[in-house]
Amino acid sequence: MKISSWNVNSVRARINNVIDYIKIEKPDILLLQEIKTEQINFPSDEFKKLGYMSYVFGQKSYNGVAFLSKIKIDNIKLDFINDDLKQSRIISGDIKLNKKKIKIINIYVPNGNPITTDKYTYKINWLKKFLKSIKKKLVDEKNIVIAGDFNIIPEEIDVYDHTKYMNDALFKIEIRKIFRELLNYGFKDIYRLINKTKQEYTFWDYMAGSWQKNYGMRIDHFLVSDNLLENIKSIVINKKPRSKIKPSDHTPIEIEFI
DNA sequence: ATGGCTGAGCTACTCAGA
Repeated sequence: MKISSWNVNSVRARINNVIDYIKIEKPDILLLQEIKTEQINFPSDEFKKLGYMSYVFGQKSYNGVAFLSKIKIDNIKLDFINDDLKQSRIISGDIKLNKKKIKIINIYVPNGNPITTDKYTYKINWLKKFLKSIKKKLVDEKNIVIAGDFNIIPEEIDVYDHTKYMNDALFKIEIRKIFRELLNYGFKDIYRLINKTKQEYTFWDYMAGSWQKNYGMRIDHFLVSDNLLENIKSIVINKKPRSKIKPSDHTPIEIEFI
């Protein structure tokens, strides 16, 4: 089973790119972030034509997450945390892989910049609430996949020039510590588990030729609970969609389960 | 090089993104 995660930076502006991607890569499930639209304007019909069901947690203009899936996703939840600002940032659901029931949690973590504003405290509080909910879930669910746009650069290797990001909400030590704490609950950052020293990115700014210069960062992740490690076949950052016309600033990350 | 690029929205500019 192939599961992809992609921050598309508006599903409607990106519709042709997303359709092309689905036709080529044929993921069983595609996790989308930053769809930037309400459910009523989500292009579900277009995806239905390709054989995908849409599960949408939308919001006008900003944020928004969704699953596109060839298989049925059960127990869809939009209230994984109680978000003070009522932003649409988490959608979760359950799938079956062989005989295992797996909970998939699709997240779009707040950016948090600039760090002197309430945007940063919102990010910190959001992450703390998220960790609390995950801890609670782990009491009776052992098979969990958390994927999406974390807006966290885990380590120095994960950004083109870490010295520029010391006081950035994506790389501040306080934020990275929360990421490590989440891993300590019993998850692995699968890309880094499999690629110990490889330097690849999932995001490149639109500005100042960042893509051409490979000034990127790895902020989109698949965290998989230790119980499921035996089921992982491969993980790939697929850079092709970032090179297309009218691209998202993020590129998909793809995991394959046995 | 605190510039520059992209999308959404009560179309002209502001906000948000990372």
